[in-house]
Amino acid sequence: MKAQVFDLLADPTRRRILDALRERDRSVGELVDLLEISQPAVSKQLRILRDAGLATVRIDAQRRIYRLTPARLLELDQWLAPYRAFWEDRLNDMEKTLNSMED
Amino acid sequence: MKAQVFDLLADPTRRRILDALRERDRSVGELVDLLEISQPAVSKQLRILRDAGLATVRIDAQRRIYRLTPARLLELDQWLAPYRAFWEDRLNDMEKTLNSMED
DNA sequence: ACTTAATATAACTAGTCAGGCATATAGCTG
DNA sequence: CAGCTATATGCCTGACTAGTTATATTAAGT
Repeated sequence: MKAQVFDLLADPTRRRILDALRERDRSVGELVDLLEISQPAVSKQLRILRDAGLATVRIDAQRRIYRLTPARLLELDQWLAPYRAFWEDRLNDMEKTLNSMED
Repeated sequence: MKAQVFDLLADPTRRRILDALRERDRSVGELVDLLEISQPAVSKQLRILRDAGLATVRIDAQRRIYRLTPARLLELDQWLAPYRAFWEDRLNDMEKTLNSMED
């Protein structure tokens, strides 16, 4: 049901959808025009994003308007944090090495 | 050859390997003990990480010691940046709404 | 109610991929 | 070099998944 955020982002189509929704809310039809795949394929990915909590729908006549809900992307940010620390340490080490070489 | 960073992170085994390498450099054997899968399976994932530029090997007798090279994780960080902007806007909007409700 | 528009679901299929086992390769030790 | 240790590669299989077509559903307009 609630997939890992990593799995969600692994698919390029889903990433394109997220990118599009970041700009503004979009109907399914708009997304179909944008991506070049069938309408059912788009609806399927939208369902996955919805189930995962990355998007919400609102109804506008026959249209369904999708909106990005980025909360779960915080998980990515959190996962990344210790790696960020890691690579900053690496840079500091290199700096130190350079400085000691100057002596 | 050089896979998308998203695809690399989609696999839980690879994430566990990265986590382990973040702590310290590790031989293949250590990783095999840690994860509970066969040695060939571990070697396979290590090859993928190596090819993707997320790890490097150095030789120590028969052992191969793997080290994390986190540079490519910056790609994630960069991908995430506009979404970060997006969700911060969202939070600001909510704040404004709350403030106006106080009036 | 009947028709058209917009979207969702179902069933199927082709491609991908992680893991298992067997085997090859590389490096040490006696 | 024989035998042992550590790792890599090849081949196979089962599981998963994104897309396709066909069909169902939902909502509007006439």
